[in-house]
Amino acid sequence: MAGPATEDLITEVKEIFRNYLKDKKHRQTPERLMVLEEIYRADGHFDADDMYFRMKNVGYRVSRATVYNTLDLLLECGLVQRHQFGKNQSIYERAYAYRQHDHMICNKCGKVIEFCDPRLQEIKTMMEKIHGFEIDGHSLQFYGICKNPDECRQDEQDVPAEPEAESSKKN
Amino acid sequence: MAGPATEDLITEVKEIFRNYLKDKKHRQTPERLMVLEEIYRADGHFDADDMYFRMKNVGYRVSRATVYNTLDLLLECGLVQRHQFGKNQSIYERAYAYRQHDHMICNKCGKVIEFCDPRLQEIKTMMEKIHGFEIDGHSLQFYGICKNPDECRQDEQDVPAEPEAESSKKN
DNA sequence: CTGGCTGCAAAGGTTTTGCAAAACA
DNA sequence: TGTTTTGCAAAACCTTTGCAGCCAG
Repeated sequence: MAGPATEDLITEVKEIFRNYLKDKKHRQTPERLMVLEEIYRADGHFDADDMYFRMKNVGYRVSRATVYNTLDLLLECGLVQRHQFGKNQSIYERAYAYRQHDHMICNKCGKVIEFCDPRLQEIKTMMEKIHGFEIDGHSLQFYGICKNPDECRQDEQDVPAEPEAESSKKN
Repeated sequence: MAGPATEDLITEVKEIFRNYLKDKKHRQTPERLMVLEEIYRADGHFDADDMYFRMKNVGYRVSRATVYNTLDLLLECGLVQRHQFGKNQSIYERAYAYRQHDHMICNKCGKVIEFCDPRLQEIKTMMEKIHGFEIDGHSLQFYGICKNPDECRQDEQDVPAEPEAESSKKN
């Protein structure tokens, strides 16, 4: 992680988003800008429902529909990236002014480590050439067991240690 | 793709599955073996519902629950692999006697190309070392536009050309 | 026999959709 | 003012679960 964004960065991404909306003739609603702001203010990985409740906790009343709508727009303009970490659920994270990276996920505790390797870019370039494909994105995850000796390396204890902590979600 | 499996291969994977079931003290039911057979007989990528209807078309009455159950077992013993191609749905394919590969997916027509590059293994090994992670699997997809000039390269036609053909699914 | 497995249907969790009201341009 | 966007709730979609009956071991 890189920690929450600075006020400057937040101003910057909002500006980018506004330009994008104007360009695509989409409306510039407070809900859309608030979702973007909250993403960059908080940092880290989140799912759509996380964002829904985060907005509520910040005192902002939005619907899930708007959250999904906005996330789609942010994906389209490249301010947000979408991942799937093995579950049938989309995970998002901010993408602007943040180094390109991939993810390594612990199957026991759910911890996510970010990494980057230039060789992936080489693979991508070669595959584009070989197959005449025009690649505009990728998704790479490694799955395994992290080095946490207490929870994850207790060799075949039967306790599966449910990944991820619960947040205070309610409808 | 490699085409459907030979009878010999089907016999072989069934034997592997039987041994696995015996070893894990799971029962060797006709449903489980039929699902495995159908996977190797047909080849290609499929989702759980595809398999449910394929079984029905072959005249075999199974439930979705059994399909999911069996796919989990086949994943555990390595005869099947699971992927997610950008949608919130699991896609499966056979994994035995089939080269290790990753996928390149066309965002327009949904076509899936398989590829393999040894550099990925190098990345994996390095990340294991650097982060003390014990990696036991990965997932790599490239997304983009394939070279199909009719459907996919008609530069910004508005027709999004719904990926994937529909099969005759009903309950 | 007997506990694991099955089919069926209902429940669960995530995402999408329909619609009237609100609000951007 | 005209449409897009919104909130809400219902629907859709994929997957899991509960349960009575079945069957492999």
